[in-house]
Amino acid sequence: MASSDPVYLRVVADIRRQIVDGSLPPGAPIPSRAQLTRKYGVGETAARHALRVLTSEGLIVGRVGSGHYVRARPVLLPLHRWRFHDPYAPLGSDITAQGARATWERRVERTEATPDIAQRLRLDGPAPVTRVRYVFRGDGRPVQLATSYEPADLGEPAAEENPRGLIARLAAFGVKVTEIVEQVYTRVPQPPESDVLALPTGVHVLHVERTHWAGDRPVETSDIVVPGDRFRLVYTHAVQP
Amino acid sequence: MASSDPVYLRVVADIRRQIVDGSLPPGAPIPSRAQLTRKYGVGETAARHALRVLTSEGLIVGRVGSGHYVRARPVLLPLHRWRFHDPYAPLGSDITAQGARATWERRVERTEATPDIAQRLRLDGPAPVTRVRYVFRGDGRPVQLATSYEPADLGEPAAEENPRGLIARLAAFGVKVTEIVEQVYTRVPQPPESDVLALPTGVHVLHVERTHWAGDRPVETSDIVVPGDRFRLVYTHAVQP
DNA sequence: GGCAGCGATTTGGAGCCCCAACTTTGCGAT
DNA sequence: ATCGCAAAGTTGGGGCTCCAAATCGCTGCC
Repeated sequence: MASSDPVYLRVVADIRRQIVDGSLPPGAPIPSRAQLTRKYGVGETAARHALRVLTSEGLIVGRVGSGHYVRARPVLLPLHRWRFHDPYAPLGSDITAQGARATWERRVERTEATPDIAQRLRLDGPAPVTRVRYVFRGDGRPVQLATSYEPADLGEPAAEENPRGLIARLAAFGVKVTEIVEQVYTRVPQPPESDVLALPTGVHVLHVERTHWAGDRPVETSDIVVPGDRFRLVYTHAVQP
Repeated sequence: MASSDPVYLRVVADIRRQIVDGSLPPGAPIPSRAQLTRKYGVGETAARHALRVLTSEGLIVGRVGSGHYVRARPVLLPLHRWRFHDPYAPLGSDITAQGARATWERRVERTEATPDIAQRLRLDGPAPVTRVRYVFRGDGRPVQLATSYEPADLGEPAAEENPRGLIARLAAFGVKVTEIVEQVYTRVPQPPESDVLALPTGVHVLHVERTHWAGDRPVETSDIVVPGDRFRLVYTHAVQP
C-alpha cells in the first residue's frame, strides 16, 4: 500500500483490515462520512467513495439515517449438492437438514434446444427438448434456481417426480447414467435472477453446469444458480481403496 | 424497473441488458461519460456512477484516455479439481491439459493451529500443525492459491512431493483416507490474494474448503482460492451402479 | 415517570467543477 | 508519403454543494 495510492483506497484498506482481523466485529458501526473526513483528513468525496467500495464488497451495510455497520458474517448454509443426485434422499432434504422448511416449484416446458444447449447435449441442430425450471425455497425465501434440459424423446417427467426420477426414467429406456460432470464458476446475476433470489447489489452467484452422461452420450444438462456468499455447495467424494 | 428508481440504475440496467443479450459484444465501446449525459439526459455524477457499477460488476473495463469497453468474455479454463486428488496424474496436469505451462511453488511452515483450523481438524487447543502454501501458475500467471494444514505429527512433506503424497504418507502411519469433503462458496478477495492473483476490482473468488477424512477423523484441511470468473472447477463423479 | 415531538445526524441520490495522465486523431511540415 | 506533434477527448481522483428520507437522541410537556 504505497503512499501514492489514491486516498480513498487508504481509507478502504484501513477499515477492511479492521474488519477482517476482527477488531471491528459484525454489527460494529463505521465512522460516518463527516467523521471519516476528519479522521483521515480526506474530502467528503473520498470518504463516501470508500464507504461505497466497502459496501459493494459486501463488508458493510448502510442504513439511511443511522450509519454504516459491519455486515453480519453471512450464514453460510451448506447445500449438499450431492443430495440432489442421491437416489435415496428426497428433493430439498439439504435445505430441511438446516432446520428450514423446504418447498419447491417447477415449470415443465417443451421447447427447441438453443445452440448452446444443443451443443451441451450433443444434439445436431434445434431438436426438441424438455425444459424444467425449478425454484427451491427454504422457509419461503428462494435459495436456488435450476433449469434442466433433456431430449424430449425421453418422455415427460411425472408431476410429483423428483429430479432423481431422471435416472429411473432413463433406466426404462435402457439408458444407464454412468457419470455426472459439473462445472462451477462465479458470475454476475442476470436480471431475472437478482429479482427472484432477492440479491443485493455486489453479490455474485455460483453457477453450476451439470451434465449427466450415459456412456459417452449426455442425456441431461442443467444450470443451477445459487447466491454465492450465502450458501456453500458441499461435495463429498468417497476415496476408492 | 420502476420509473422512480435512481436514474443511474436506469443507465446501468439499459447497458447491462445490451451486454447480456449480446447487442454489445465483447470489446464494443461503451459511450463516454459526456455521451451518456447527453444520451440519457442525466448529470455527470449519475453517468460515472453507472460506469463504476458496471465496472465493479466486471461487465466492462475502463482504459484511461481511451474509453470503457465490454469486457472480453473471460476465458473459462476448466480446472479439474479431481486431478488434484488423482494419484496417477502429476500436480498441475489440469493446467497443462489447457496447453499452458504449469509451474508451482510452495512454502512449508510449522506453526500453531488457529482456533478455526483446530476446529476443522478436530484438534483440542493450539496443537502444532504443518502449513503448506502453494501458488500454482499457468504460463507464469498465477491461477490458484492453496493453503494446506495437517497435524504436525504426520511428518514433513518431502521437497518435491505432490499433494497426493499425503495419502501415501498417511498410509505409512496406518491411516487410510476414505473420504474427501469440499465446501465451495464465493467471497471477496482479501488483500494478499488480489495482489498475488492480479485480480481487477469487482472480481470475486471461489473458495474451496477441503478436508481429507480417515474414517471419522479429519487428517488434512486446505483452502483453495481461484479467480471465480476466469476458471471453472470441474467435478467428475462416477455413478455407482 | 412516561411519552410525544422536534431538531440534529446520517445515508444516498444528484449536480457541477477542476485536474493529471493517458490515448487517439488529425493536421501540418518535411 | 510519412513522420512528429499538438489538440481534443477520455478516464479516474478529488472537491464542494444541495436535498429528501430516515433515524436517533434529547428536551420539555403532561
